[in-house]
Amino acid sequence: MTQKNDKVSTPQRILDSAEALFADNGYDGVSLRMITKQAGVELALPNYHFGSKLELFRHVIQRRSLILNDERIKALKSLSDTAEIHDLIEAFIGPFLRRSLFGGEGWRNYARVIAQIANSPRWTSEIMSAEFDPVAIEFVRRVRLIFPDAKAEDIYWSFHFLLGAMTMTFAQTGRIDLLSDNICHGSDLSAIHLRMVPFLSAGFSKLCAGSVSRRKV
Amino acid sequence: MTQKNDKVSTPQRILDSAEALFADNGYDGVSLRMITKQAGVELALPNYHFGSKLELFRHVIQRRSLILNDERIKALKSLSDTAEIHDLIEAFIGPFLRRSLFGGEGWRNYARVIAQIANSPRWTSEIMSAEFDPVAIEFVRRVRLIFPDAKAEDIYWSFHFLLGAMTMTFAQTGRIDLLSDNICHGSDLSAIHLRMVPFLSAGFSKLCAGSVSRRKV
DNA sequence: TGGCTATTTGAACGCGCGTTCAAATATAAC
DNA sequence: GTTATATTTGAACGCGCGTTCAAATAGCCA
Repeated sequence: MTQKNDKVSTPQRILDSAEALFADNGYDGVSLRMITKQAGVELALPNYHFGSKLELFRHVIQRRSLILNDERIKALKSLSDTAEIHDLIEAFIGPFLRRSLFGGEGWRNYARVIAQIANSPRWTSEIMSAEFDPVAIEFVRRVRLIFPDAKAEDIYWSFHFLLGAMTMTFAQTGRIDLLSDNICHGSDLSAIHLRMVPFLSAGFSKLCAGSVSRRKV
Repeated sequence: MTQKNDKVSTPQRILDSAEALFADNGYDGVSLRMITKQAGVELALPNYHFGSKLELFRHVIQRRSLILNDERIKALKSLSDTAEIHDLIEAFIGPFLRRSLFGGEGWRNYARVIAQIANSPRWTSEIMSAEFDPVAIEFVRRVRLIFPDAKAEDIYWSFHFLLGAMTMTFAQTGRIDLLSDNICHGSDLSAIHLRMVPFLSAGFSKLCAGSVSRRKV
């Protein structure tokens, strides 16, 4: 139960608590009673300020996705015409990574919520596509400029693999800590940054610059 | 509500319905009443046969992970000493992909359940690590033989990116269908197979054969 | 066939859920 | 300071949840 801090408005306190709890337990694993208890507010207030539990959830997502997508679009737009795939991936992943790294607990929780809904068919169209497809489309457009001969399918699938690697990494489940016997730490975002961009760049180059589609399975 | 088929035992009918519903809605999004209604059995039967909802969930996972891990271990063990990273990744991903492709609706639903729990901190240790770490450790050991000079961290992180790309792809959320305007289909597993192994192989080679750790960020 | 165990049935238990509402209180405008 | 509006309070609503249990039935071996 968080200390009540009057510097923060009631809607914000509700959003913060909801975000943290959704990150740990998913949408259906959290009740309004858990959220209001943690936020130190009355049970009726989420419905008063947001209308329903579902709309509260949407506000939790939108609050940061608006900021994030704005930064991504700006990073993509500011790339020069000679940008390579490495720069493109950096522009897409970088803002998310930096926010998770320096943006405090809220951004870290947000990333973990995104990881869960990105892998759940329930939220695909109404949240994931609605929030993130515009910037994804811009990203794909830029990839096409770098690999003009690439097939559209190869680009889309590469992007899909990027999404999977990115979201699971940001989910911070602690799996890699367990698996590696604490050699690696899911919270070490600079170690991630160091590796994720080169890994994915190599994959894109292989698929979009090569002739994978003509290979034999 | 599925047609009651007496060829299939009650526990199996419960497992099948539970699997399908968990795939769509996650653990907390499904009730025993939904499961028993779909299975065409009485409400009390899941508790009679499995003890509790949680143990039913664990049975849903274990039923197929035992088969899958057995196939993976066999595929890894049968690799020659001259196997390349491409073969190794194929041995790890192949069994899962083939089951999803030819194994019917049950295996497809299972993959979607795995994708959700793999990205949820709640199930990390008690299910994901418990079920899948042994084969992951064997995979990592084989990667080390191929890239003897690679740092352990680079191998573990590469594996983590592989996991993310694989699980989200198998989650079949329909996101790529929407994004690509139906150029790509999440259910087209042969298109996936064609691309995922080369993409990930390139990433592994870049990270584990190169000198990424000494790069500047 | 008779007796024993395994399974199924149908109902009930207490509990926590999302939501609603009238009353109380705080806030802001004049 | 009064009035109008915005917010908070505390309680209640019906409903669906996981689980339990005694009674009924089915299956099986002597």
